[in-house]
Amino acid sequence: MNHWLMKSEPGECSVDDALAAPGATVPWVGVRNYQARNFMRDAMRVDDGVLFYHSSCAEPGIVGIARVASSPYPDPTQFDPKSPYFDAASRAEAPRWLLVDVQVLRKTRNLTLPELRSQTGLQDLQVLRKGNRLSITPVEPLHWQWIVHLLGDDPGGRP
DNA sequence: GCCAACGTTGGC
DNA sequence: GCCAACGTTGGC
Repeated sequence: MNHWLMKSEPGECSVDDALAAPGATVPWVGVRNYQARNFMRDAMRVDDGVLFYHSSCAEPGIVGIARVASSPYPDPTQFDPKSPYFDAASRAEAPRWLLVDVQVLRKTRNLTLPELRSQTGLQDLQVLRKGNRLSITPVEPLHWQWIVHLLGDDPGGRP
């Protein structure tokens, strides 16, 4: 099983928004970066672990544990002219952008960026690297364990 | 709002 | 294929 960190802007889809969705599951729409797309298209498997991360907000950090809940399929927003994610160059018979569904398993406290950076065991976590802008990054098993352990003692917002 | 870092575009 | 210009991301 692989593990991932996936960024979402809480103004777009917060962990609470995801929890409120049917089955606590949301389609990960709007990824328009090839490297991130390739992770979803080629490397993710159902039941892979996901760290739900809030970005571009007052307190960026990990706010939930989730799982990959579907195989890859075309991102419908690429075909919607009214969507900010519309891609006029993408054809229905050869969709450019694929996504997976993500199911939140539990909300956690906000494990903030400064706290993540303070951890000796997380020095090489990809999302902490300077200049990192990728919205989806792989998480090494040891990093995953470290983070889950950090979150383990802490009550989340909801089971 | 600033700005570093990175990705994409397009002329050549 | 190179690379300058431009656009975007995202923390601060």
